[in-house]
Amino acid sequence: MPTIKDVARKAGVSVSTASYALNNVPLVNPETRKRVMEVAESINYHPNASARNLKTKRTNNIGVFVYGFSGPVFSEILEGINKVVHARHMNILVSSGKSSSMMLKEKQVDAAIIFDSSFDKQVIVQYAKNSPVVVLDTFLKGKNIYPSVMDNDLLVHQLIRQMINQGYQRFVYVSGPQEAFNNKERYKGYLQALAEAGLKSQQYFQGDFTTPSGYAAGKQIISMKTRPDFVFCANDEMALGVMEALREASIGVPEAIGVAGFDGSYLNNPYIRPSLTTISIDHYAWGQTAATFLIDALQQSGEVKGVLKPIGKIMIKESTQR
Amino acid sequence: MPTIKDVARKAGVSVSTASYALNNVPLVNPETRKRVMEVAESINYHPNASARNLKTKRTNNIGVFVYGFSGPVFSEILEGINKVVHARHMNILVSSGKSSSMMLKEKQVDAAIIFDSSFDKQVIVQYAKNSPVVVLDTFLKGKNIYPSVMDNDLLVHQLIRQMINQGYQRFVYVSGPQEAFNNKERYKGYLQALAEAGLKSQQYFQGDFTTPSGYAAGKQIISMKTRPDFVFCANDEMALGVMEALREASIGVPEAIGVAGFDGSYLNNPYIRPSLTTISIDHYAWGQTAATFLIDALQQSGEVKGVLKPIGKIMIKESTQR
DNA sequence: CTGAAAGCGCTAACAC
DNA sequence: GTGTTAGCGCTTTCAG
Repeated sequence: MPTIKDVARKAGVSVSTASYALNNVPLVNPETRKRVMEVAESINYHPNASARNLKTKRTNNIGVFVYGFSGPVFSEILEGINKVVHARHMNILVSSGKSSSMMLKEKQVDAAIIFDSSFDKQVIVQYAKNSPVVVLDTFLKGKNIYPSVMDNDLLVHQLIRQMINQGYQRFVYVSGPQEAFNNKERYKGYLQALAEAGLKSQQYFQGDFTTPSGYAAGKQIISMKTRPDFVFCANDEMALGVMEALREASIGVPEAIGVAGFDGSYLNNPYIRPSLTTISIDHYAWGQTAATFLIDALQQSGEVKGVLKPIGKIMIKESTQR
Repeated sequence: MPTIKDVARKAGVSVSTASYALNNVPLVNPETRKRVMEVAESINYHPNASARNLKTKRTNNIGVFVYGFSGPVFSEILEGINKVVHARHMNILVSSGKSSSMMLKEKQVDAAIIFDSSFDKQVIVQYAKNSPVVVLDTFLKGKNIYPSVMDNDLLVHQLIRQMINQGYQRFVYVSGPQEAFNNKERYKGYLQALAEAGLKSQQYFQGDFTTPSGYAAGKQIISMKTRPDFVFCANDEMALGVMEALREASIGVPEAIGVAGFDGSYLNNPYIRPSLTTISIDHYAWGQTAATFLIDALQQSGEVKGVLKPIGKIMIKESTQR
């Protein structure tokens, strides 16, 4: 691997001049620069990132740490982040699991977006002492920490109230992972809306945000002595599972039971029938907002303006037509 | 940020001893090590990755470079890779777009898995002079380059032949991006199977592997003067779009038209009706295989055994019952 | 405009 | 077992 020394030698200049030329520092003579560039090109020179990062104390990398790589929500957010990060001439670096903590601690990234409620809070707080962090869908306080949280409870609250007004009365909840922040908030909104109407939740089914877990919940719902007339699912994937279980049992949706989800993942997917009532989040925009905010924070390294909250919109579809 | 010097000073030892202790080099006195570790812990010391990488010329990072972050195929492969990489105590680092090339050139990763047929081949070949690279679903020759390609053409060939035997006669093809390697191979297999049976492809519809593009193709198919009785789609997502378009026009699948896809992405998703005939690839296993192979190559830095080809399996489902 | 040289934080000979 | 030290490849003062 050629180093900057090789470039300097072959171009007949010192390393510092080579460095200036390579980095487009204006004070170098255009002819010299040209020569250096040509040599670099010819020997296929590329700066060593580790050396540069060590010296400059910056990596130009934005870390994105996620819980897993599956699901439409994750994909859309990531695409949004990716777009902005590239436009700002930085690199995106996605990781998952415990490598993520390592990368933060060892400073492989200049700033981070964390979308993983299981991520060690201590590590985040520590890292954020020196670098900005945007935390998606988790509340966390601290210097340089910017949580971006949607109104989970409020949105669910509104949806449920609307459903009550439509005449639904016997509600059950299909839950995401118990610890998940957004799941807890959604459950809270659900319970509160019912309470305000003098209703009680008939049952709580434990799921994990996947379609199969929704399907399993659906099976249980079918076997209930008194079936509910409305199933609220903490996300859309589980709602699909529930609907499938009901279909197999020939229980009509929405005639017999209304079903709703959260996220809006399938709004554009016409093959979902009946179309699913949901709370739609523009995840792509969310990713863009988060990344823009983060990079602004990094570059101004001071106060950042703008609100970071993703907007949710209730979308009433066929699955709750009553 | 504390450095190893700080640790050494506070522990009353030299930096080399501190380094040995922190890296579990056996020849250091257990008591000394303990003291060093405690100091490190107490001041929240973490080694600087850039410095370590610069010195050791290794990063412990496996790069995974993808075309985009969307879709089930991508997710599953990534989960498979992630599992193996973690088990082998390395870090996974996913990136997309032109950052990817940069990361390769600047040596931010020790080895790479590339799943992006638009990736600059030159860059790969250059990088692979010193580090192993596994290329998914693209043929590429060169030192240290290990392509992992499924039998796209053969599998499609078999499926189409089977469909011909079932009595289908008027075939159309819904294509992925024209340049995509796997798409081209699949088309080749499709054409050949038809040719061998003395049949001709009635039409070729340009798509891009997304459901909406399949839907658009479906609309066109409906308006054909002589409709096909079989639609082969280069992947499952497009097949869903086609089926939806047909459903909206009340054209029965499989009664009037058979539909098949590729990937097996929806085999476990019961809400797809009719269930889709497809060529199933175990992407999770594929990711695992690729990662295992790559890390072996990296560590033995020599010959690596084992076959790297993902296995495909034809799955006849409801969408082609004739 | 260009060069000499210090030093980022770490590892690994080598010497004791 | 532990300490001294060179040096990884680069940027950036500081001199000239």
